[in-house]
Amino acid sequence: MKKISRQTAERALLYLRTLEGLLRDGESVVSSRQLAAMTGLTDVQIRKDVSGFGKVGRPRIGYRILDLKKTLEAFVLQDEVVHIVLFGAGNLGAAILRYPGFHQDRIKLVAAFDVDPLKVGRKIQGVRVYPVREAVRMIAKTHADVGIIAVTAEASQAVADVMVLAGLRGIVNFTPTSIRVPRRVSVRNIDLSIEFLSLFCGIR
Amino acid sequence: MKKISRQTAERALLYLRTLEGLLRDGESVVSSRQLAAMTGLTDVQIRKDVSGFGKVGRPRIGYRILDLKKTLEAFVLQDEVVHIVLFGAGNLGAAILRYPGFHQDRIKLVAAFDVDPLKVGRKIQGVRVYPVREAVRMIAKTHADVGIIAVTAEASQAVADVMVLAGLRGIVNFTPTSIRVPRRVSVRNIDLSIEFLSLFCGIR
DNA sequence: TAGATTGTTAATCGATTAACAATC
DNA sequence: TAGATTGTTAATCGATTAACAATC
Repeated sequence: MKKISRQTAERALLYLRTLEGLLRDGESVVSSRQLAAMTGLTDVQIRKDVSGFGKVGRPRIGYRILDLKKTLEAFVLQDEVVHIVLFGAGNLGAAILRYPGFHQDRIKLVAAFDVDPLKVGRKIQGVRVYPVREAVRMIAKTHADVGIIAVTAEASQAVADVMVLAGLRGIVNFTPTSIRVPRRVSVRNIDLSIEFLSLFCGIR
Repeated sequence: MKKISRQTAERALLYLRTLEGLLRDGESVVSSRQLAAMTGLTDVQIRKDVSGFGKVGRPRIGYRILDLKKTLEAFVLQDEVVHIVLFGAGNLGAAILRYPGFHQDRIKLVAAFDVDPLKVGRKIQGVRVYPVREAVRMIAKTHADVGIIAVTAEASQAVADVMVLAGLRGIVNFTPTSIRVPRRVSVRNIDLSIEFLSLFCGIR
């Protein structure tokens, strides 16, 4: 199967999001032209991307939304269900748990962890908060693949170490710090202030 | 002044973050090699980026951290102070207000807005929450440049319209929706679930 | 001086765009 | 059929990497 660059993956996910909106509006077919207008990309870019995933469109008609959605999902998530755990049930953690995009069939938030005894035992969006010391056991039990770090910057490395110990394959780090992990673990760093400030390279 | 790509801007901000950490540790000089190890990039990439901002390094010695920091800040933020307003004081909004990176000298969060009467009047991280109907007036009064959308997906377009009306030049949209604004307004869309899922293109 | 490090110019690589053929 | 739309191949563009010269 063809390798897919992060740029392409991000666009594929944007297409998916847009397709879901169209389905909610009762649409069943869409052209690359329409998709381009809705995403702010070009129709050529969309056809190029989509053709990389398989021949799914019909000349003269466009793409059947359900078909395209299925093709994209298969490619991006390889038809697997991803089990996620969250470290840190503060504001950021709660925002992540409540974020609409995290409530899809293919993504399952199975547990959250926090050091604050006041938070332990609570449920946020149906996800229970456990003490951090139960993390390794719970990760094994739930067969989680990926973990999210949404704790304070100071605690990020310690949490990362726990995640590695528990055998997670991927980490998404929302703290503005660089964490060190073995090569076999994929890391995606998301620094909100960097994402934010990068707006300014386009502002003037 | 040279144009700067978003990739370069994001790396520059990563360098800044790393330099600030080094300063806290009491360091005063750093080489591209060390910076590379800490950021996970290559030394060549760093020298290439930095040389685009000006001749600031010393062969054989490296970069004086304070000099490099000043040069980067000048380039990324053009020595201006940015005034920001936030729409939506829920979990995500609160997380943004509390995010360490948003408390730098060059970024000033001047006001937050929410429709919830329970949130109006409160202060989060020293920033007062106002009712949305006061947004246009407050934005004019505070000379805000940029706004953050951290409301529900359903309300995003309405909030964007208010922001455009108030004359903001830039919008950072944290909702998983595409907003429509006039060409003159810069928009940066940050969909946390897309950022998150894009990890999977690297995971296997 | 010798050696280490920056800075720059050229080469490579990859992603986007353009042109056009295929197809319903 | 004619026209619209997809899909592919080639051209362009930009970003990264490599090679090396400059410098303290």
